[in-house]
Amino acid sequence: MTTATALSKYRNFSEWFDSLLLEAKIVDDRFPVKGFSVYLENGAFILRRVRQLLEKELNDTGHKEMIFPLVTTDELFGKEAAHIKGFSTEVFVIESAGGKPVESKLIVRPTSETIMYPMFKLWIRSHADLPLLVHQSNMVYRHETKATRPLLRVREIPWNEAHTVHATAAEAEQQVRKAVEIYRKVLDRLGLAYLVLKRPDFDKFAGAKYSVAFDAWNPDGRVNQVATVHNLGKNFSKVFEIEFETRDGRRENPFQLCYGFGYSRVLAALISQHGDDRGLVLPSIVSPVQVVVVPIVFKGQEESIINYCRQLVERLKSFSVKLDDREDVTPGEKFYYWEKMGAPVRVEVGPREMVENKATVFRRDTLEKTLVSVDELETTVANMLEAIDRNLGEKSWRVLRQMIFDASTVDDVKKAISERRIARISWCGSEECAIKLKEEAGGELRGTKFDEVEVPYGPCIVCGRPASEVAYFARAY
RNA sequence: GGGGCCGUGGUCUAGCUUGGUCUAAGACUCCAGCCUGGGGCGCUGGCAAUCCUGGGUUCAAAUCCCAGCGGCCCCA
Repeated sequence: MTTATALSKYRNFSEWFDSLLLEAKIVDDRFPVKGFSVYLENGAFILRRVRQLLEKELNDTGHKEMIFPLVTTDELFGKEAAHIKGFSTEVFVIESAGGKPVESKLIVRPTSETIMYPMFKLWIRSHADLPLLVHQSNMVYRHETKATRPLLRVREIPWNEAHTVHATAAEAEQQVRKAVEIYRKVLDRLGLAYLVLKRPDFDKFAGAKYSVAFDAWNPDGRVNQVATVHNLGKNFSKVFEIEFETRDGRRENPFQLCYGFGYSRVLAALISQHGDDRGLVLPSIVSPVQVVVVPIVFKGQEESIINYCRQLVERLKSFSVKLDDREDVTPGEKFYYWEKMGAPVRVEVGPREMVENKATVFRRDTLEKTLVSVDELETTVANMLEAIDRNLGEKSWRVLRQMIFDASTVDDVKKAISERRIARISWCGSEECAIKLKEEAGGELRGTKFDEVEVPYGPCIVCGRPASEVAYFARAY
């Protein structure tokens, strides 16, 4: 049988990823509806931890958590022209109920602008009601026409969407920076590496003025869009007739933002960026088990070893610790098992450690073992968890930097894409060149760095005219 | 959107070209037990498949044909 641990994440990403999902109890994709999958215990656990991290940041920065309905109406959905155009091909529609056609069709949310904004219209009356910051974690539904992939391209999408309303354009602009900072903080805490890119104008969110996106790297060279921030300007407030009274008594449409953070794609990034050929490698903050204690028992002294382990577990109770005292499984098999599950730290204890009052500590990311005395155990583990988290982040950013290839010609880009890398190019900014490049090299123009100014190092690599920007080009999920 | 490949116990695969010997084979997993125990050990026995679904061809279909559903790959 081909197990994830027999596959290489860089050479066989798809197979490695898919088999690990099931073996490490992340998701079971065998549910018979395309694009809908079951989140198993570890997947659900990690999703919840990621969600907690994000929601804390949102709540701490003044966002109010609310719960909005799953459906909207045809009429509301159709209000913003670009928005409906962008989503109409992939919405689920409820057309019957109780065996009869419904009197008016219901649109299942592909995102909640058209559900929230009619309410914003009711809630907002004066400048004193602004800014309004709302968020909710939910599932949204998009009938993907492309091939679905577990976690990465699904039709039922677990995410958090935040929506904000502001009195001035400047304040809205400020909020874009704040949202980027919030997402950055959460992704950094998870040790993930990503590019923050301003999407080209032809690839912005349906109904936005402009869009900023977080593209995380993937071992197969594709980028994984884990989060987006959209500045909507007044596009939606005008059509949803959201108005507020200014201090001097005028009535104006406010400025709006929406931003989303994809939990399942972040989970995918955690698995694929940190994982190795033995299985998951999890940052301590999302790991269901942070420390696993494996007793190495010999016939006749089972009880004393297990008792010794229980003492160690007691010392480690400030962590999420698990004693694997299964009797019919050999220690070696337990080692492989917990490595696959991504437990950051393992404590091995047999007669050798017991007589010396020590314990062997193993760290998942570097596979190193250290022998420590019981007194130092708790501190050692605490330091090790910290070191692992730091190392995962550093490693991940190193990979991303190596993945980026400075391309000076279209052939360079072609080469980069075929080598599963991300190309960095000088670009004139025109859509024609982006399309031409896509046709010739096979990836997509993902955008330009949002948070730093990069100076083109030559003319546009496609048309040869002066370049105004440095853009990133890659295949995408 | 276009093209190609595929669907056999929980998993992976053989069988399909040339229909009958398939009452569907093997490995892994799982269950019962024994043995073992510092990296997946071994042994004995057992459970488990309307051969994706529906229709067609035929004396006879896992095998051939059509449609649907599901999955994978390449191109746009």
